[in-house]
Amino acid sequence: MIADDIRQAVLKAVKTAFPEINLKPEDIELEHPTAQEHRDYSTNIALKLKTGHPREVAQKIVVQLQETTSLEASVAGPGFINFTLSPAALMEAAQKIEIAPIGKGKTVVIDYAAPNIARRFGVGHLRSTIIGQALYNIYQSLGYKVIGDNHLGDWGTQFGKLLYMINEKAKGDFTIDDLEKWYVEFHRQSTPQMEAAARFWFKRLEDGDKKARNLWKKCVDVSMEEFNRIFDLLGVKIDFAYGESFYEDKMPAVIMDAQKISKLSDGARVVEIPGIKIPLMLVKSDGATTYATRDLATLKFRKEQWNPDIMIYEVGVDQELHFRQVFAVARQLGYVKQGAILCHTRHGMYRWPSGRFRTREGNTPKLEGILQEAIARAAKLGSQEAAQAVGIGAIKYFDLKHGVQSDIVFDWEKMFELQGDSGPYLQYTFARAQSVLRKSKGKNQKAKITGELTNEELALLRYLYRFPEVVEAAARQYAPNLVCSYLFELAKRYNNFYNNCPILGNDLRLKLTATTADVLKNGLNLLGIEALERM
RNA sequence: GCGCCUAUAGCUCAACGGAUAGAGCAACAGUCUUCGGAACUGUGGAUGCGGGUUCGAUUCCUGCUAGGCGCGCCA
Repeated sequence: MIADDIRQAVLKAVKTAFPEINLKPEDIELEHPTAQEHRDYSTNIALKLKTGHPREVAQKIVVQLQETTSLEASVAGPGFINFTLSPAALMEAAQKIEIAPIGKGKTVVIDYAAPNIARRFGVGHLRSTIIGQALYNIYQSLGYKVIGDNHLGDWGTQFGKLLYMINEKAKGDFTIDDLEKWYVEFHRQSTPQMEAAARFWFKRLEDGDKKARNLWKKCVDVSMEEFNRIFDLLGVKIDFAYGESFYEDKMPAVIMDAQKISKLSDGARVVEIPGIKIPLMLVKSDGATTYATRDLATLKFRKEQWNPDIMIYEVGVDQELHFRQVFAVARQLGYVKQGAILCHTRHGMYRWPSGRFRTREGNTPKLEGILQEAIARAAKLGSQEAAQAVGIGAIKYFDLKHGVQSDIVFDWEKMFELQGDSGPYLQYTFARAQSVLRKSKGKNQKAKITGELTNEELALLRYLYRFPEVVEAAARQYAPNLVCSYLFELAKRYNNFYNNCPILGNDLRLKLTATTADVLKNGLNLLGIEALERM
């Protein structure tokens, strides 16, 4: 990659000009300056060295560079060294845009979606599902072996309450709405007798009582039906769905492992964690396990099964404390490979302009309705076949373009945005480029630069080759929104080019069109958004 | 009360400690005898308040104010 070459060259130049300074390649920061006139790459190394007047230091380095390389470098501002890439170099880079397989031989496990049985799929789970899938695609493109696991919330004491309510209320079949309603109702009317009965039901479930098991299974089935419908709409397929129930028989071992570091407190078994005031509870005073225990069992299982180098939990910020605790204890228990990374993405929550979503007040919008509405709106604008891809693309892009950690104000209109900084804008740009390419009758493009390039052509060339850098950064920072902003800027540059430069009959411009289309398609696919030939 | 996070333009969001803080929407003014107008160009407008570190701070530290999330027997 160009960046590596420049970095090496700068390193050599510094060593020659200042032999006394010991510099490592990673000390040299390279960035793309924001202002176009500062050109393609820039380094602040002369400002960092503190070995003299920055501009003079920079000047010495530049002289070295000019003597030993063909790089076009100049000193600017307080002491930046700016590099201008020649059109020929840019063209060459644009011909081989490849994502480097930096993840070869490494394994990533991504825990995402994870809806709760007996609860409808809310917008809250949208973030996890969509960001998780994007991270999945991004890591895979970098050569990592990626495993996705949908950690269903299908176990725990809440099932005691549900089974109690089902037993009281259900006449035959029931729906996920019934379950949600009954669960709320239970809490509203809850008496000590009911609590006791619920505990008893959960005990029956854990003991394998047939009736309890059957009812539980029915809850799972009813819920999965809705979840699968939504995953279908979203075009998301997750490799595994080892729900919490899968770890039921694996928890005693965890509690054994934790014997030495845990203690009894008010009848519950807890682990104290240095630096965190609240201990992690493994077993409640009534003997029931907690989801922390299941999360520990999960980490243990994943290590034995896949031995991942990176574990990503695409889970909301509301679980921050929980994961800090679980990660700390898991490392103590040796459930994490030495040197492996545990990442809780802590995505922000959707909320109303006026405040938070409150499930209990029933003011949380239902995801399925949102998806249907998005598709309907897209259909109004274009073809029916494209409507699903466009509508869903709008929703996904809207979610992904936000920084992962930022809260999102739920705005019905913005969510369905089809113009401006939106998924459909990118899809449109791709379809438009495809249309031109079709008209060119596949007459292929030799990428010969003859004469001066127009500003629009240059602007495109200056941007295309950066795609692999962006993908790497997105992976490193767990930030699909970087891919979004890159693609949006690329599409803007292309559309500007399109409006100002007639393409048909010009080989170079056709080549630029084909390359842009390629990058747009790859990028959209990373985001889980379909790139349509026509829309 | 304690812990974590956030505060950027009228609204919704960007910005590895760098150069003149970028977009989208909204508003206003324009472009198009051409390949898809879901397009393009232009104009106005912003770092909550006070200290500190730094050659340089939206970014790091600290105090305040406002909001979000969480705080052992839900997950």
